[in-house]
Amino acid sequence: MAPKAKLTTSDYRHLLQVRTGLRRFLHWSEEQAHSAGLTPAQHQLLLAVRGHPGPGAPTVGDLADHLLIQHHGAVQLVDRAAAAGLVTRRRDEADHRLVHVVLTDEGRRLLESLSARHLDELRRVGLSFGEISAGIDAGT
Amino acid sequence: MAPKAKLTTSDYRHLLQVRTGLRRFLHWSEEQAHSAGLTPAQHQLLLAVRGHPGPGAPTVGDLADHLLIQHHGAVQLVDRAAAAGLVTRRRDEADHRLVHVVLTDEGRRLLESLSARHLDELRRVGLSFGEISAGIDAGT
DNA sequence: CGAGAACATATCCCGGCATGATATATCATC
DNA sequence: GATGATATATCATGCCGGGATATGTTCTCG
Repeated sequence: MAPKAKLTTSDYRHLLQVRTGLRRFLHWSEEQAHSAGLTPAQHQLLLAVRGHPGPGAPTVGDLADHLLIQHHGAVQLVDRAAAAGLVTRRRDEADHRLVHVVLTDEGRRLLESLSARHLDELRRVGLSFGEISAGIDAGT
Repeated sequence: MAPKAKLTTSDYRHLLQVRTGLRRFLHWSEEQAHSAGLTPAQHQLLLAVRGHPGPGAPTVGDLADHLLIQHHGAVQLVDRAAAAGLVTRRRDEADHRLVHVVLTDEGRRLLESLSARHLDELRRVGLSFGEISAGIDAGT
């Protein structure tokens, strides 16, 4: 895959514009999280717990996979979220190695408020995110 | 703006899917940066420098504005990038408060390589990012 | 011209987040 | 019941941003 042609200034401007768009959305989202009293990573954790497909609550490992971080990163994230009263741990009864993560009432309440705002915002910006995730999905 | 209706599980799944798409792209991008020997933030800094509109090189403040971080965050980012030999500082001759940030040859080379890969990847995933940035732009 | 406000950058300290390396506990298999 | 795989946890480290603050430069106004 040799470099096709020299990149032009307009190529760089285009890339920068893409990043600026993403950055603005993510920055807005981070502000929303902070103004709700939690960190952006905690917000993502709550969403990953609540949106987890399948019957039971996700395990720490499930969350690490979904958030694309290492197991021990997820452990610490759950630590901080638990300390903040957003989630609680629950040992699996069948397999004592597993730890399920469940939302507290507080966590559920804050996530609902944040999620409502995010759905509005996504509608507002036109919501072509779905296509993106589909496209990236397909390539994985 | 009262909360319209109770959020359904499918709402949360949708939000999670959006985030997963974004996360995958950003994660892929971070891996590219690391495999090029620089940090994701440094990559963004280089792009912001190279893609900066207008005649002259951007100042530290310009970069902070563009990257949506505080001035002193940008200072440290430039510090680390300069230590890594990616950029150099240049005092403005007219206004001695200003410091312009310019790419080194090494910085230019690495950015070109990364940018080529990113343009390919954006084409591959369908590139509806433009609409997003436009949409978010409009609302600002 | 000189004092003070406004501005741009820089420094110090700290917390959040993620990693690598490692440890501990629990299951699965033979 | 020993061995290896699995899941979670702990420790030390580094990047990245923020708050508070400092220093130097330019602007403004009397």
